[in-house]
Amino acid sequence: MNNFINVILPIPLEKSFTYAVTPAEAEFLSPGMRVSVPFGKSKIYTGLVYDIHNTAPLIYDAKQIHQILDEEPIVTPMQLKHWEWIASYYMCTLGEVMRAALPSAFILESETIISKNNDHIINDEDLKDDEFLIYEALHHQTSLKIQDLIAILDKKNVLPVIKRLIDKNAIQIQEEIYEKYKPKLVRYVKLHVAYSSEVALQELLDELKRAPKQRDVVMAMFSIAAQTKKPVKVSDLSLESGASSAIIKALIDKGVLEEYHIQTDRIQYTGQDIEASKVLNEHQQTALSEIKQSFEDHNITLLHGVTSSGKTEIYTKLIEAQLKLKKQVLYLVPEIALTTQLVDRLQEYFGGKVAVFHSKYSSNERVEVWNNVLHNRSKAQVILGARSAVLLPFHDLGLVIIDEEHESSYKQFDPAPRYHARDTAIVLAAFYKCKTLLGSATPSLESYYNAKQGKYGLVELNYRYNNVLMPDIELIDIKDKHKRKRMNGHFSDRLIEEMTETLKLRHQIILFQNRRGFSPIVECNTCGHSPQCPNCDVSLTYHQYKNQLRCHYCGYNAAMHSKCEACGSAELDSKGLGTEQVEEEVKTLFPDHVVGRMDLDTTRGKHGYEKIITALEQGEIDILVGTQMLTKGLDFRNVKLVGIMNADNLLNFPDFRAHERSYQLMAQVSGRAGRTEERGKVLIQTYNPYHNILQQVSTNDYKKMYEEQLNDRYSFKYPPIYRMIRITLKHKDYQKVNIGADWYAKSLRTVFDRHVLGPEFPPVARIRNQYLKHILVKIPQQQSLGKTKEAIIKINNSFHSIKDFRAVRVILNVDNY
DNA sequence: AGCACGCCGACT
DNA sequence: GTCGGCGTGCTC
Repeated sequence: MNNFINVILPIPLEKSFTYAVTPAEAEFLSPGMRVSVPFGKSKIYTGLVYDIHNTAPLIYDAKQIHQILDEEPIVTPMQLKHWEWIASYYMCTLGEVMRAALPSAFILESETIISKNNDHIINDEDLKDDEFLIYEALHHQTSLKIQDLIAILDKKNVLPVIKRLIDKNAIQIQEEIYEKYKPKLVRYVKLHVAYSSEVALQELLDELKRAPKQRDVVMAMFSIAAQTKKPVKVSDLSLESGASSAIIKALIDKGVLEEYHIQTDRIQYTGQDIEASKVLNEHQQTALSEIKQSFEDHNITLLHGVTSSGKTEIYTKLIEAQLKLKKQVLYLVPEIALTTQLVDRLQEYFGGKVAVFHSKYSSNERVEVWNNVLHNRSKAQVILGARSAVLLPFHDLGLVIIDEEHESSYKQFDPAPRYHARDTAIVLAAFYKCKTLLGSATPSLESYYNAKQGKYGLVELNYRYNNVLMPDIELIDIKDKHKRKRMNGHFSDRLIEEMTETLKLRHQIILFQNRRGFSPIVECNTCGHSPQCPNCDVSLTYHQYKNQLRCHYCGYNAAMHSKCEACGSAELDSKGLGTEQVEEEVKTLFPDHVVGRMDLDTTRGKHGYEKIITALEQGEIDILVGTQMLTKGLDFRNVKLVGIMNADNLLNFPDFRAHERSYQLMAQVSGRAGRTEERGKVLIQTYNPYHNILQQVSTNDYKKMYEEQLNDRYSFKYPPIYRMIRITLKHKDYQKVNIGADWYAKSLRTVFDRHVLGPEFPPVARIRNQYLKHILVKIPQQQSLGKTKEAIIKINNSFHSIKDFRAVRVILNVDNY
């Protein structure tokens, strides 16, 4: 009988690929193992075994696999089931899910290796210049990579040259794959067995009398071994004895010391003893028992706890209970909340049992976390991670916690799978028959709605830790302040007053402005021209610190012009407000205080955030200016005043969730004020202080906001009442996108009629020279999601079978909110 | 998605 | 004349 396997390849293709295997291979393989397979003309890809069977494909000959890469599955059957759900719910391929789930070090690709063909003697005269250069290079080096050829010839397309050389029998090529994951090895040494007896050892020490340094090393080794009673690391030995690596090497060469390696993890917990978790206050205690009660008849419970109410402590108690049952816990937080603050806090309670997983980890580090979770090792019992942590190979999951449940960063937007980590985690929990706890001070409308409908349990926690009062929120009418000339730049007299007062009392201030750069628009006073991005349909933002104009969509940048490009006038004006400008104005207003800025521009790099956060914690910064990064669950003890520079640009955002988002953002930023005994103060500057959302923020009335917004969602048929799928068409040709979108929308309307919105250009209709157009499909509650998706897929297939539209890229985004 | 094959404009 | 641009089609 012939044996075949179906594999998932990390490419966006719907089909599954069948390869032939030997009976022995079929016996050895099981789903979830990796194999390398030839794909296309010459490439070798990494595929994941999906199933093993005996059905030969009908219309083609299956290729043989190249080799088996794993001894045991690295993906669990439960994960494959979860992947299938993701692929089907979010309308993408299993390959795309695989690409997102596996750390890149698991996905090997082949590299073309060029070597000389020694069976043939080639006359140099027979070769052209470029061919000769390569042939010549192969005399010095046995093999070359494509990258080397590009360097030698100094041009990009080297394939024709390779082809000609192969035709002349001068070279041969080979595809090689290599393991990307490199285990970290630590070098250890021990005394050679020959010196284990007292006598032999004494002889050795006598022998080394004339080599005092080496003798010192041997002595140091004994002292370390005696102290730690553990194997001796080379690095420790070198440190203890003060000997250079050359001296140690000499001893190894002599055979006195024996070296060996032990594989270790890159991320090590080196903390001290575990602390007992904190005793909960009465409110937290009540909430905890309510959560437990709610889990009795709800799989999912929403904890609505005001900012600074001590939700983390409650989570800690729940985690503790699961660890006692020897179950894993997944603890999801938004990417930016994953600071050392939270990690340290969890490690205080759970020590080495906490594994952290997020996008700033290197690929090698991720492989280690993956393996630790897969093998249910003790160091991966609590998995604290951002979005992609839901895709880890859990073993025996007992609880899922999703903190800051409302955060939009849980939704993946750009490459598929466009999954929402909260919803994906809820499904994962259902697979493991375990409970999910959602936590937020400002729940998303959809979660609160689900709770109100009885689908989720709901627990409220309305008291701040230590009974600190909710901050006092004051709205400042800057239209009125402008009229009465009470503004100093973008600062009202009230804000300056409060800032002065706060600084006098040596407290800290946070200023929030949701735009980075200096000013988002530069405009000529004479002709009205403003510089635009050449690749995108947006105005360029002025960044003062580099005197640059930059596009926030494609990264394009140019030097700031001193004169208007269009009319030559030197009167350029900047409009709009960015963090840089706020920072500059603060510096002029308060020259004696240290001002910090926290936005994308200042937090680049692995430890970007941490530096700024630490500086604020240690009181090195008095006033911190920043974008929404400031909102994410950071606990700043000494911040007493929060200023929101301009609430209107949040509220006027063209999106159906703009109001919900504004409420969440402002409530979260406000929550940063006054987290210890004293009551904090929040000042919100706005042109429209009577806006409902601002009123609700200032009175802390989440429920009123919820009811009002939900009403709007009813009237305008938006989530959570209706579901949505957004279809985006993308192409560099404006006409193609237009005609394609019209065709697409028309086809959709034949099925969904008035529930199709658009096509419509987004606010930024061109990004990186690609035109975009959106079509929105709204799905009423009683309409089947599955059937809707089937219909869309059908239309999508017809769309792509039209020649003119084939080049138009279509992006399907399920639950694009 | 890559990557090869295949047909038209600007340079050694 | 070639080099290299990207349109089109296929991958077990």
